[in-house]
Amino acid sequence: MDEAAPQKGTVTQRAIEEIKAMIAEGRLEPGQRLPTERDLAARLGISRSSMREAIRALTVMGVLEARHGSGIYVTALEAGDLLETFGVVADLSRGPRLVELLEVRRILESTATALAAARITEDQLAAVEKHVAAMNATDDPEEILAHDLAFHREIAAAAGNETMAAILEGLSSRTFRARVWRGYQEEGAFARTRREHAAIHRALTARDPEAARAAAAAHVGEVEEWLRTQLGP
Amino acid sequence: MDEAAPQKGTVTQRAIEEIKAMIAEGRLEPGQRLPTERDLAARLGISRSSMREAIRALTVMGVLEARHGSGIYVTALEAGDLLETFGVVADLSRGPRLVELLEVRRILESTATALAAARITEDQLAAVEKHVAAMNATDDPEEILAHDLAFHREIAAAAGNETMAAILEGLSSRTFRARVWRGYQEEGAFARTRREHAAIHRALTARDPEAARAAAAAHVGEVEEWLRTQLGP
DNA sequence: CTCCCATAGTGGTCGGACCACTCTCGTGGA
DNA sequence: TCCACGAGAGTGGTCCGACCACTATGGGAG
Repeated sequence: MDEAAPQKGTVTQRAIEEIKAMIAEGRLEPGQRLPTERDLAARLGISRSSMREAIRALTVMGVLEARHGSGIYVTALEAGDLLETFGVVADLSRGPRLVELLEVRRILESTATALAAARITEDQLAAVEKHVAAMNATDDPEEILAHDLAFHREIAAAAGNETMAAILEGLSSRTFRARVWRGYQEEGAFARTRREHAAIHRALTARDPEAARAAAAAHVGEVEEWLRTQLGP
Repeated sequence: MDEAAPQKGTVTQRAIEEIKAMIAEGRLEPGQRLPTERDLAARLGISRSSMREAIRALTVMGVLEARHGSGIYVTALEAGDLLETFGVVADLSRGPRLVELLEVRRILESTATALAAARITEDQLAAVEKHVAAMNATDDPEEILAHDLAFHREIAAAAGNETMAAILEGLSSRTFRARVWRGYQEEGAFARTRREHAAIHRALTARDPEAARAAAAAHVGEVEEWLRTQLGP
């Protein structure tokens, strides 16, 4: 009588569920160190290879973190850890799904910006302002892209919802945005982006949530609309 | 002169990036079959074990699918495949992050319901209606939960954005909702839920997006508010 | 022509070996 | 007494080779 669960799915799958359950039930706390791979494998009666695959799976999910020579640890289980893989969705999506992704981003980003308008601190506002200025001061696409990302990241953080910020981070992953911009920038997009960022910044400064929502929605919607036409006939 | 990339990170990590790149660049199409594990390992000059870990990682990301005895295939790369892991976030989140998660859900769900009001077909409306009726006809918590999930799933599908539907699916994962409901149901939540579902259904029938948005936001906000009080002092 | 099953090929699992890295603890010197 | 440092034990990372479980295919029996 080893276990009540004889076999369902692969042994690796079982191991994954097992560890996930340990965390969900609180038997493993965030930051805590797990037993060694060898121990865990022996404990579940599986080989170390299979256990390693399970650990790898949980690692990419952002649940575990393996430190070479030290041990395996549970991550802080914060939104950022768990939603890191979200970026691959954006990186591997194409065609109509890109538009869907932007639609989701538009919904979240506009709400986040509205929340930010109500909650943003002076320091955060200054940081936003800095990125606006930096973006206006250069013509290097690389640098513009970087400040564009930072601009939105700062606002998402000011909204006060880490989970939403992490999702938006994934939806704005570097390679994703770079891909979209490649063709978009040819139509005076830089100037337009600067104008729209300025509008968002004004709304934030005025602490006007509705204006901020509208400005952000328009900003993302602009790209979304352009992308939609690119897919048409 | 094997490769230009000598070593960065673990070999497994390299393999993951390699395969991801193959897909991103279109060298691997959705549904296509990959070379065997042994081939891939030899091709990248790594062991089969490491290659298996890489494949496992991409499998949990929803990018690859391994069929025992047959081969490894690229998934359809649809939103559902890629966002399956999203559910673990909901399952492993606790405390304040649960509220954040519900806030995100409220934002997306209300918008999805509004979109559904404008786009829903007669057949879809009938399906929604069926779940409302079924939910009113039973008092078994299990069954109620199932129809509750199906109700929202149907609406999300009617909104016409698969990506959003997949995210909402993750945010409403069974274990997640079960956990929240456990304490919530004691306060006449069933009756309230039925009332709110009825309101949403009415708005859908009337094809009234704004009413639908408000009803859905209130519905999710109700639970959100309750959860918030549970964490208070 | 159809059906079935032997078989080759695939992913899944195992055990062991060795390497690369980290951390600790005891030793030696200052 | 205290500190620096180095050897060692312990950990994850990688590799190998073998075998098992399952699938698909094609050729032979009916």
